[in-house]
Amino acid sequence: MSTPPKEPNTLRKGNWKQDPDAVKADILRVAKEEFATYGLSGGRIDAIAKRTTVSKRMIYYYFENKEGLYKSVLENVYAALRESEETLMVGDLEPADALALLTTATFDAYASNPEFIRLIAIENIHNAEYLTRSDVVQTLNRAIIDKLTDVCDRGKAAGTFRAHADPLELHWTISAFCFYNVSNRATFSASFGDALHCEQGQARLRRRLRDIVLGSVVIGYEPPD
Amino acid sequence: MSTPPKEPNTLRKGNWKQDPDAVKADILRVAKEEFATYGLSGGRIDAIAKRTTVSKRMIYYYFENKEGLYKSVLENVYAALRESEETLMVGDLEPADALALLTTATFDAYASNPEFIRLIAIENIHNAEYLTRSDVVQTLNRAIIDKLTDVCDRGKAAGTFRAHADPLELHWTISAFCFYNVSNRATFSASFGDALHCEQGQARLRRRLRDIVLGSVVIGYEPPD
DNA sequence: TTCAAAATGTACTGAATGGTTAATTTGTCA
DNA sequence: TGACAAATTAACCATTCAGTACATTTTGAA
Repeated sequence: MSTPPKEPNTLRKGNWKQDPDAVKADILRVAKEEFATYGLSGGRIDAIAKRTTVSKRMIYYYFENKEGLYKSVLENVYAALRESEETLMVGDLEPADALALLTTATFDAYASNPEFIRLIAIENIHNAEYLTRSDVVQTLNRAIIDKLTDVCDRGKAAGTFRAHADPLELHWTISAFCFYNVSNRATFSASFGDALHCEQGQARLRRRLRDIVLGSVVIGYEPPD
Repeated sequence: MSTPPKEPNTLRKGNWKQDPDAVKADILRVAKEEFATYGLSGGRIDAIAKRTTVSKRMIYYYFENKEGLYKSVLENVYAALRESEETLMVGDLEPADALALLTTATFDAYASNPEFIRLIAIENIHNAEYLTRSDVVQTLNRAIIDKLTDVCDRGKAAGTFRAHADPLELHWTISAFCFYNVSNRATFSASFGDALHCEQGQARLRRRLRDIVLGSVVIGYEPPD
């Protein structure tokens, strides 16, 4: 999240140290901002290069072309989010508590990663053609489904979850609300005001989402007001 | 929905009839497809012109520039959807039934208007800057909120709705679910398969949405399985 | 030291593309 | 019918921008 301290963007003429990894990371960092802001067709290679410590040539050296760079950015943010999900330990919580935690954690994770949301939205405009062609991403989605499967199984075994509770459907539901909350903030606010996007409104939506999710699978769930 | 029968795209050299309205409508129709497919920066004026019966110059004649055209497209689809919502008569249904109808109708409307969804998604990438500057759109959103307000009021009066039932929050919830269902279909399917987007899956999500919405406001709601 | 490979910079190009100029056709009405 | 406005076309222009050719510097190993 926090941008690493960087040498100032003086074009290093004459004497510089080779540092491929730092260069690649720097390019990716800037490219992520650019593509998240302007999209794939709207993002400018020259603009990215200018905000980098290195020259435009390096983008092509390391990423081949614009689409290659975009694809790398996509894999990058995707992996970062999934890894953050990975760290959530819900194994020893009661099923309902575990589900509540997964839900609110997703809400928070999406809300604090608008660039990720924007990039996924952009990728959907492109019919996910780059995501589909990426073998990296395919493997990253097991984790969240596995967690929800475990929670559902335990909940059903304990008799507290309804029989129809389904991990994929749950993930879809949670993701839908959390995603929309960020992705459509601009148009929703423009149309209806920002009552739901001010701090208070977000807290309300967060609780409401938790109640909706738990209410849909936990037998006899009552919101803790 | 169905594209009106059009004269073939022969460039009309020599003898043509003046028909400004038809020309404008034709341009808008093509531009809508183009922008929905490629976005604002990705959409090509030349490509639009080529699929039109008229010459590129006409786009600038009637819409000033690319952004003007985009904005007109946006207003156009927005108005169309809101008008279709307008025709929904729910005034004389029981509150719960009315809410169920509004919910499933929205699900269907979004699902059958992917171009609208894509354009809104694109507009969100642009932080709704064109929507914000459009005075047309502002007035179009009263209707749906008014309807939900009426339903909520009647439900609470009848004692069947919970006290916290809130029109704006309801609209947000319904919209989130229905929007995500279309907007993120590509990436979700790429990640998790299309179990939820095949015909059966969509029917399941549709019922699930209805149950979630009703369950969150109707006291003692039980899904009619 | 030398030398090849890796890493980086500079300057350029060609195609794509948004937008314009200037002329032509069509409609209208005095 | 003729003149003027509205609608429309074809050809052109200027710029932006992804991508490249080629030169230069750094590094590490022999």
